[in-house]
Amino acid sequence: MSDKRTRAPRNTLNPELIVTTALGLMKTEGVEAFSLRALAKELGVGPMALYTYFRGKDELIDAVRDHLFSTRKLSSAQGPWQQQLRSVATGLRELLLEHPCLLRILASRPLKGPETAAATETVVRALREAGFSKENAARAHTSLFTFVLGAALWESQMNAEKQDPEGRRRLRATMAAVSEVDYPTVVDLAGELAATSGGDAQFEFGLTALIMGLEPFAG
Amino acid sequence: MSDKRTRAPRNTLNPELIVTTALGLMKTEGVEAFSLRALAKELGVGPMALYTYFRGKDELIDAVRDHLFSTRKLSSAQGPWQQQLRSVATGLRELLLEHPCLLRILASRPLKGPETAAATETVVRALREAGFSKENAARAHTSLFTFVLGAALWESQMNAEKQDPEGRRRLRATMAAVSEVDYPTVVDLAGELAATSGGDAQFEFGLTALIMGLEPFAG
DNA sequence: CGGCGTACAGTACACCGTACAGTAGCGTCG
DNA sequence: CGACGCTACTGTACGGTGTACTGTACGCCG
Repeated sequence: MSDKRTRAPRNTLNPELIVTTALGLMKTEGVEAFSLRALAKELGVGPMALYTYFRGKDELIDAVRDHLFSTRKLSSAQGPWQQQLRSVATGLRELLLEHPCLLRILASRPLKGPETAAATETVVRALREAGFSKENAARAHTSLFTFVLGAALWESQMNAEKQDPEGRRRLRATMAAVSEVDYPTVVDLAGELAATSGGDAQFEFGLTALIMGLEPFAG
Repeated sequence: MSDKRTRAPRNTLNPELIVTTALGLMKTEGVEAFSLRALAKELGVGPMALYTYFRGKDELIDAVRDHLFSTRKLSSAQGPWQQQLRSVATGLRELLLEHPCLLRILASRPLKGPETAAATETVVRALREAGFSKENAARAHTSLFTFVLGAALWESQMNAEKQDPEGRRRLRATMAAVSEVDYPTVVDLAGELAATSGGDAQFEFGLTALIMGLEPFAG
């Protein structure tokens, strides 16, 4: 098109389109590589056009986070309280692993909005109905949430590291660098430690332990 | 440091000085604000001077991480295995909370080096001596580590948010935005949830639960 | 004392987020 | 139907980033 006298029509941009495009870009390029300029180019507009809908990059990223939380219902749980906790925790982990960028977002900024209120409600209500005191219910909820966050964060990083050959080489080098004299048990368990750095079974193990440890607090 | 005057550096620049200065800058300005140019200015040199000691920013940050891990001994634990796990976990949490930048570093890149081998050795040996199978010992270790990571990450973010008045306002606004009709339990526990978002007691609660949940796996 | 390797300085480039000012398409109204 | 104003967009610019490449002078060794 040699003549580009017309600029982009006025209607082509809206918050939802921006957010979903941003999300796509984050998935393909990685969160750290994501930039407003790249997003604008992808949308066929100038970088400043985005400022009509978001005050800046931070607000856009918050919107992406909220969007991701809104895509999955984490609160449909039933059965005994242990099973409800499992269900919510598993759902949250799946969401986080499916969208590593969400993990990075959560790790870099506090969770401001009430996006997770539904999940929190499910967990906390189950705990209260199981006889947990108010305080213990709150503590148990926070423990569960932070456990899932940490586990997913670690798992995601390990997955990323295992993907490219360079990362695999580095992992192997790390393992080889551990002195057998100083750390015999670590060396002995090297295989197990590497194997359990991620995966459903690892998560299930920790989740089960945590929930079992919560049981004495039920009334 | 009488290192035998082998070859005195041309000026007062060396890796250790760079790393500690970088760490100081991260603590005062925040990790995200940290830049090579600011570090160079602080050291009174040009930005490029740093490249004679580190290949780039990433390598420097890795060095900061390694330095931080080397400053604290996490492995001096004794007593029953539960207590040893508590000791290592508590030490790690303290280290992470004392240096929020370390938390951000861990959250943004995989743990490559064997810096934590000593802590891992302590945990894994205690578990093995308690009768854990190889696989379960590895799983328990990973669960413990990721729990501490997630808890410290969350706690650190909440602390940061609570520090400036703007953050406190946002937290209160978030709580107020939760619908009492949809999420009655959350609203009922609002005070407890806010109070338990961090602090030693919250961490102890989760840690105790996790370790108790691990006990059935002891032989 | 002369030469040389290297620890620094300087410049430059591509990219970033975003402040500010200008312009043109669209809805609205006379 | 024509004109106007709002506002969604564009363009330009500024100060910042990491870092590649090139230049320079210091301090050690022969």
